[in-house]
Amino acid sequence: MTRSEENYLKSIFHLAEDNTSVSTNALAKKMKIKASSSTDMIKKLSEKGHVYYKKYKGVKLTKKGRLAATSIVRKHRLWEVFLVDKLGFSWDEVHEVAEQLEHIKSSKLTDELDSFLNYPKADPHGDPIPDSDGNIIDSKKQVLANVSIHANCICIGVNDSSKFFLKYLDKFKIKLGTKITVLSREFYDSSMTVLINNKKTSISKEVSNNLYVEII
Amino acid sequence: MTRSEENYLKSIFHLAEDNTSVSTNALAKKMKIKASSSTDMIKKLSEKGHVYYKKYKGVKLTKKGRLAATSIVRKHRLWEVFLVDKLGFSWDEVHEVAEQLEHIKSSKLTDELDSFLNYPKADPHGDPIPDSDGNIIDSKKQVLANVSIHANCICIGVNDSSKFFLKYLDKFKIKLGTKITVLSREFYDSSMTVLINNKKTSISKEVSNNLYVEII
DNA sequence: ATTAATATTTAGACTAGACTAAAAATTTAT
DNA sequence: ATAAATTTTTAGTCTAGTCTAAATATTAAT
Repeated sequence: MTRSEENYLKSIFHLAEDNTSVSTNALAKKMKIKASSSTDMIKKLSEKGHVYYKKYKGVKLTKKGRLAATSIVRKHRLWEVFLVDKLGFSWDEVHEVAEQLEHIKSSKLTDELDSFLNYPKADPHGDPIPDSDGNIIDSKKQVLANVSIHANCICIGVNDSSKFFLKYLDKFKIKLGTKITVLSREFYDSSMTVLINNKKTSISKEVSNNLYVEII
Repeated sequence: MTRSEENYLKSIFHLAEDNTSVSTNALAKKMKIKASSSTDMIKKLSEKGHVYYKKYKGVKLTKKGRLAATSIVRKHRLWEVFLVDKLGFSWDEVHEVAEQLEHIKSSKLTDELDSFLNYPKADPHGDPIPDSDGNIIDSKKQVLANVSIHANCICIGVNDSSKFFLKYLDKFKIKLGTKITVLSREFYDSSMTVLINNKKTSISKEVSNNLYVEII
């Protein structure tokens, strides 16, 4: 698959994650090319079995095409996490670089990166990271420990409802609906520095593993 | 610069690191293309000021071309270190992936990666990593602390010649000429596990920073 | 110093992926 | 229900980077 083909599949996917039909024109607009160019490529992708295509009726991803698309998205979002968590990029600097990195072909690389990053569930913008089978679990609800640096989230539940844990939360004024901004994470002990009620607080692994949040 | 142009510059560089003249044919052979193709591209690179070219007389990198080439090589080798040290690739698996990663365009990425990897001096094969100005210090001699995982090296000197340090070396039967294989490195305290005289030994940061070795 | 062998360049062709302009189909508006 | 507006497709062109085949230079061998 060429880089261009990959970009088409990715764009089709983003225009219709629900797998509805995408028009030639919408695709061209999204990709900033002319409609005639997208018609050409759509034909090619159709012949290769990546999309269903009926003249004048728009285009849809096949199973094969969707898997290819989610693979690109998976790589894009994993690299974004890498750039932010490991290299200190800010969330607004990562897109352009991730657009390049998403085309690197090596499933070993992708899987090892996933593991190295500790299987993140979402990228720094809160968008869910597809698994290697193309499944996307936008669970919304996730454990604070898995949230990427710089993400804003809201406390929506706990995993441990023991008296001890809830007392701890009380003491730090964390309750349902409390906004939490993740500032940084320590490699050594997986503790995090977070912003709660405009105060910097350090949170241990034990705590962040038991706090459910939703990214906003 | 296109990916293809980058590959030409890289190949010219590898064929003549000493910046002697490279023939059209040698270049074509190295890149597994036809000589006519390399002639074409050489002309293009010449017009862009990346190479000096005289018909029938071969090609040489200009200052600009050499900087472009070393930048690719720098990225290639940094990514190799990343793959081996951080993602657990073995040294023979990295080349193909690094061939792709070397074309990612972002100087911030390259420099942050360099920092993240702790400014390695050589890639997992022992080849030196150019700095961002294109300087290549193949010092051969380097501190054990900077050696990549899986590298084989030979002790060639010390940085600290205090009685205490030399006694330590004695105790662990490390002397000039002793072969050392780096097995792993701990993130936490920068200690290393190495193979010395076929025995696994743990070596602290203090020690590895004061031991000069040569990669073999 | 000619000729033979080899290396290099030129000329012309092909493909991928873009484009423009025009034709055809579909959708919208009266 | 027909005309007008819009969308989509087709046909033909362009560039980058490759190729083959033929022409030209250079180098090596007698």
